[in-house]
Formats: sequence, structure tokens, C-alpha cells
Amino acid sequence: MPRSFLVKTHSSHRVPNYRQLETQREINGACSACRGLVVPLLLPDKAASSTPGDPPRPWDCTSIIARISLPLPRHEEAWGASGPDPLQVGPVHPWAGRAPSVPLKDSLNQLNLPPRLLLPTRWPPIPGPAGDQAADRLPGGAARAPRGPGGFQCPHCRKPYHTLAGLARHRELHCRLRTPRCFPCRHCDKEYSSLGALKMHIRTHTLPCPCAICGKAFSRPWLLRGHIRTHTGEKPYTCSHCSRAFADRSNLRAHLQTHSDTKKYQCKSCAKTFSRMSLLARHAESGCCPGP
DNA sequence: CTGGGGACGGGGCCC
DNA sequence: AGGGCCCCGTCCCCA
Repeated sequence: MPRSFLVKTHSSHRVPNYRQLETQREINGACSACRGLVVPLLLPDKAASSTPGDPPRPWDCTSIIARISLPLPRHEEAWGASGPDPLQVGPVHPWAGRAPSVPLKDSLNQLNLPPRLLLPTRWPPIPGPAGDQAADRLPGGAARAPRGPGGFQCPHCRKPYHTLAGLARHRELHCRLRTPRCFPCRHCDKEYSSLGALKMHIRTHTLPCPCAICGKAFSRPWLLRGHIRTHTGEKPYTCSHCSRAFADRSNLRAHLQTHSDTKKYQCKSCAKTFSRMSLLARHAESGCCPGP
């Protein structure tokens, strides 16, 4: 029987953990580096409209990030045919001249991102300081210095920028760096937080280590070496108690448990102990621990 | 049903 | 960054 069942499918990933996503939204979407990036653009009263169907508010950071990092959505696509483009509102338009070319949704689709990576349509409004204090500070704490050379300063690295546009592009980089990366496997639905982990996982699909004796392929060389021992009979791991030898260190470790007086895994109902978790699980399934 | 051996996968750490 | 190794864990199978 193939051992492919051992590959975890992470079924929980099939259904997004929305609560977690909410948390990520708080972290990623409203991170201090991009939070309210465009608040200075929020001038007017209309921009703060929140009735259903309204276009995203100007502080809708995902819209901004999407516009920075992706082909920009058409005006009508993002805001509705008659909706105002908040980026056109206000004295500064950091992305002026970056004409939208592809609807945002299409842009994301072109990237073939997994659903959990797709940006939500809009973030919740970011509560700002009471009154007009916000007018004195850029979102995320960036100092609104007087206009002029270096008039805008990144609150994270202190790098000065002449224009808000420059600062905005720079801070978007901060935001990206803070965003947990996600590397989906193209062969299955698993995702990894690092490229190295993904590459390691992909080996379980490509199986680049074939056995020269039987042809069975393995994901990693040391797995192949362990398998080859099943052909050669080599058993380099010896039990110090009974001198029994094993080809696999894990199996020796499990074996050592049989010599232990105190078994590692104990049944909560009958206090019986087991040398392996699987034995305890089987014991529980057999009816010792009736469920509630 | 239980105990244990065999085979193997994945993540993490170290070099 | 990539490979080697370790540890933990899982499942199958058999006595």
C-alpha cells in the first residue's frame, strides 16, 4: 500500500479559518506601516461615507496596496461606475500616472493566488485619534513634517521623502516585509511559510531519490538510506538493554519504551500506560474512554 | 484486543 | 540556500 496517506492534507486549510484571517487582517491589513496610508487624502466628508455599497474608504489599505503592487483596477471596477475614486480626492495623488489596466479581481486571478491570499475587498475602518489630531500625524505615526525636502519621514526607518507618494511607496515595502509570506504547493493544497519548507515538501511529490534495488522513490536521501537497509538487513541501532538491533532510530526509540517501567502515554480513564501514543489511541477507541 | 516491530513522512535544527 | 540529521509521529502488519 502506498504511503501517500502519510502526507497530511491539512484539511483544515480547505476551509479558511476566518477568525485567523481576521487576525491577519488586523496584522497585515492595518499594520502600522501601511495603516491609513492615505489618510491625508481623506479630506472630505464624502470620503468617509460608510453606507452599504459605498466604495471603499480612502483608508482602505488593501485597495491602495493592490494599486501599488498590482496592475491597477479600472475605476468603474473598483468604485462603481459613478463612485468617486478616493485617490483622486485630496491634494496629493501618490499614484498619479499609474493608470489602471486590469480590474483588480482579474489582476489577482492572473497571479493564481490561493484564496486565502486574495485581498479582501475592504478593511474595516481604522479608528483614528479623536478630533483632528490625525491631521498632525500621518497614519502609523509618520510625522507630517512641513513640505519641502525630506518633508515626510518613515516612522520605521526615519528615511526622509520629499513627497507623500514617495513615502507611501516606501512604506508599502515595509508592509510587504511584515506580511507573512505564503508559498502554496502547486501539486496539492498545502501551503508553507518559507520557500525552503515548500521546496522540501515538493520533494514529496517529485521523489528525487529512487532506490537502485527496487525502484521505490523517496523524497530525501536519508529516507532512501533507511529504505536500503531493508534490503541489506543492516541494523545500526542497537538496544542497550536487550541488544536487539534496528534499522531505524525511531523504531529503536519506540522499542526502548518497552523496557521502561513507566510508559510514556497514560489513559486518563483507567490509568493504564502505553509505550506509544498509537497504542493509547487504539485503547481509547476500543471503548475504555467513552466519549461524552 | 494488545503489544511491538517495520517502514516511512514532516518539521526543525545545525552546519 | 541546501543537505544531513534528529525527533516526533503515523500507519500497517503480525504474533
